[in-house]
Amino acid sequence: MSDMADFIDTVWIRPSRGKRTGQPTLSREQIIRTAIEMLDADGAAGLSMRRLGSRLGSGATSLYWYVATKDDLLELAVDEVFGEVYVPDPDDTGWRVGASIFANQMRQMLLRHPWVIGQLGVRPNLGPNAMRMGERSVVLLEAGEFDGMALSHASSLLMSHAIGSATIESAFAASVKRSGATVAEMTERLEPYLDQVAADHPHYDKWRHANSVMTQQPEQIMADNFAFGLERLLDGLGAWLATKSA
Amino acid sequence: MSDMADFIDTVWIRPSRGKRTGQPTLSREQIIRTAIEMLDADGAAGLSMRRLGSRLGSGATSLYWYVATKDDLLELAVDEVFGEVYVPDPDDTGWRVGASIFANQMRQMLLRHPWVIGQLGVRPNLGPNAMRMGERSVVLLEAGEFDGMALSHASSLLMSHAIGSATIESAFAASVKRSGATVAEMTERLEPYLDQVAADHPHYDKWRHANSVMTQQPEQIMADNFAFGLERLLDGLGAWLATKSA
DNA sequence: ATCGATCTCGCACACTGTTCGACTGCCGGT
DNA sequence: ACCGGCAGTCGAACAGTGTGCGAGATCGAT
Repeated sequence: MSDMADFIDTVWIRPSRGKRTGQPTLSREQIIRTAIEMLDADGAAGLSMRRLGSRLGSGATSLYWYVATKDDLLELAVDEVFGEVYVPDPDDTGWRVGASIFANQMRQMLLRHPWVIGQLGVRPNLGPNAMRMGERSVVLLEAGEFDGMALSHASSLLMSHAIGSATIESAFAASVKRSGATVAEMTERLEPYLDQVAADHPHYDKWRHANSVMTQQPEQIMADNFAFGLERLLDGLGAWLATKSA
Repeated sequence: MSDMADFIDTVWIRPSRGKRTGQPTLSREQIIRTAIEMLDADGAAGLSMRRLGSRLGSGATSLYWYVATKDDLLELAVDEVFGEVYVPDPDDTGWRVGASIFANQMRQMLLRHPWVIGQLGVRPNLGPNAMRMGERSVVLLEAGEFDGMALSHASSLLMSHAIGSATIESAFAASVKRSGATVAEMTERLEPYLDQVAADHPHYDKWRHANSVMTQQPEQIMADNFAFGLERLLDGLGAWLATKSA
């Protein structure tokens, strides 16, 4: 078991030290919760052990009693927010509506906690909440008669769409937030640069036209973008099911 | 170095040490190139201005003449690798095959440079290569009769799939790389933990079964996973085009 | 010979994650 | 009542980070 820890470096297989009888002032849960608060507020760069410690009224190094490493803390935080993703029961919704709700839940979670996106590619997510989510998505798609490889491929496709879309959306949102300006101001300031780009790329006008509408309703347009892709993708999955059973 | 010049003052030393030929010893392009090399080798955490400087035979702060900030350097590096993405001309391939090639190119670029994934959500990509890629994908989809919002939605859908899939794949690849073991060894070491998880989640066996095959052919399975999703997605886009024109 | 512009870089600052050993207060056992 | 040990906290210290600043080097042009 401990050699396993040497091979796969992940929090979930290491024993937690936090359980005891008295009343310690800190707890792993509390640390994770406030870490998530700070990550939501300031992004991954805004979380330091010292800041987190003093936010909790403790010395920075006290945290290391509950958490082996900052990386572990991040892994724990990621799994914690995976717990926010609700995956419906196919008996309630059918596979297609359920899959749509699942993908939307995942997207919304990622937009609530944009720092998660930067963590997803770093290591596999084997935490209990991520596992639960994976299983429930499998249950969902089994109801749609997916099986074998297609089952895991379809599940992966839904997550990929949520992750990819949220990544793109979050890139835009982050630049708006960092600029400190409103969306309108930012796109306006970007205008001259885009003019210059458009001069070199004649076909770019169409894409730009679509984007310029974003000045007024960015959230709506991004939601539409996600929904459009999701519908095409579910159509494709449905069509595949149809030809398979034929 | 300069004390050596003081001691042995010969013509033979001076020109060799004096890199001065009217050209500066550093250049933005060179900095970006070696930064990408280091990022590919050690990931985002492995790049520091000091290490990059000494790799280039320069002081760390010399880099700041060419690059305002480390963040800027990362932005430049990201756009540089966007230049590796080849987007076909629809006259050569038709929109569907072209879109498939585009998505595959994007995926392969992201797998070659996994650190890019962690950068994508941080800020929008407005560099020249990213712009060129965006325009060429628009040209591609216009050939398929996409227009207006659907045009940008479809383009975004292709990129989302590549980004999302590459994120998931890269998570797995990163853990293999960090463990230092082979894929077989790693999945084997993971087995007991997954057994424990499967006990709590009855439906998980199916997903696990699919993953266990990964022990032998992980690259192939991940490629299949991407290709399956891409085909479903293109089917969905094709179907949408059909109903639109009807 | 002198002046700017271009370029390089050592030093310093504030900050990071993490280790180590010292410290407290509480527990059960004697 | 004592005491050993343990759960928990923390200050100091180390090696490393990004970057501002200003001093210097080297150049072509005057």
